[in-house]
Amino acid sequence: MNQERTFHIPVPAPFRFEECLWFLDRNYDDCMHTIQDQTIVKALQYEGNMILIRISKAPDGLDVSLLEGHWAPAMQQWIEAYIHDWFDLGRDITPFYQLLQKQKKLSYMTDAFHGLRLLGIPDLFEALCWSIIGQQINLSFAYRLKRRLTEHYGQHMLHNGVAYYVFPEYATLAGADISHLRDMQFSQKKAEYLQGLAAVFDSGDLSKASLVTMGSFEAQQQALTALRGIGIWTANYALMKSLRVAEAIPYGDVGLLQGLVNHGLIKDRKDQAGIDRLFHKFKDWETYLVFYLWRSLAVPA
DNA sequence: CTCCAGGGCAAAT
DNA sequence: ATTTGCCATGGA
Repeated sequence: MNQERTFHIPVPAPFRFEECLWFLDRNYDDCMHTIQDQTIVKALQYEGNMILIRISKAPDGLDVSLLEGHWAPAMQQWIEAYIHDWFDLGRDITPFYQLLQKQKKLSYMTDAFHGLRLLGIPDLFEALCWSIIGQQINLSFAYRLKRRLTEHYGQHMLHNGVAYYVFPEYATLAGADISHLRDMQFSQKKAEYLQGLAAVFDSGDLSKASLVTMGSFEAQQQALTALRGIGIWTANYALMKSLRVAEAIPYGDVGLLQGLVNHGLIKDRKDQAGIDRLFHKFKDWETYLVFYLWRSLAVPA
């Protein structure tokens, strides 16, 4: 083992480590990170090599330690950029809180969920795969499917005898056997969607960079929904989590609808006009509202 | 047993 | 143009 390196990342207020930790540790068996003693342990790929980091709460920010992997001069900056993206640290969310304060039924959130950041999925391929996996099935089963996929096709590194994985690369999944995915209990359709998506990434026809270049939300959404297995919900979920497009509302999301009904914000799940009216008031902060409504589902009614 | 989960697609009205 | 059946599994 190499010498452990630690560095500090400052965070902008409002930020609360425990609220972010809630999202990352919701009783689901997520194989993309582990929570140990109120710290986050996650494997990453830096220039093709596996590294393992630990993120913990520190005064005025976060402390990040390199647990495994060879330290490189530019690595700290790279990790810092990754965490900035993941935790959405480059954003001033006080305008969102001002909008929440204007809504009688939502104003409690600025205290109750104070400092919660929209936790993202920086890698677009992973975000899309995850949103396809999560279609229509309960989350615990979805996490189980993701774990099987990752533990078979993803790279890992050992730390104290425990394996830590990164999500499979598209080049690997492009060559995956449909029948093998079926054995992992993916439906025939989802197996085809995942492999097809991996092939599109592998061909170079789609990348996060190319999508960013498109600029307009409509063009990005159109490019994604043109692919098999990606509808409005999946496209917007990925744009929300990876490209952080504020207006990429995952329409039809059952959790979102439940949150809206719970707060008495819409008459019923088909009240599209009510949904549009509410989100219009949260211009530029639509997906933050979605995320906070998801957060509210974990609070006993 | 039935219903439905962080939907999407294709076939049938 | 809009609705319906289907997928896969498991928890409620």
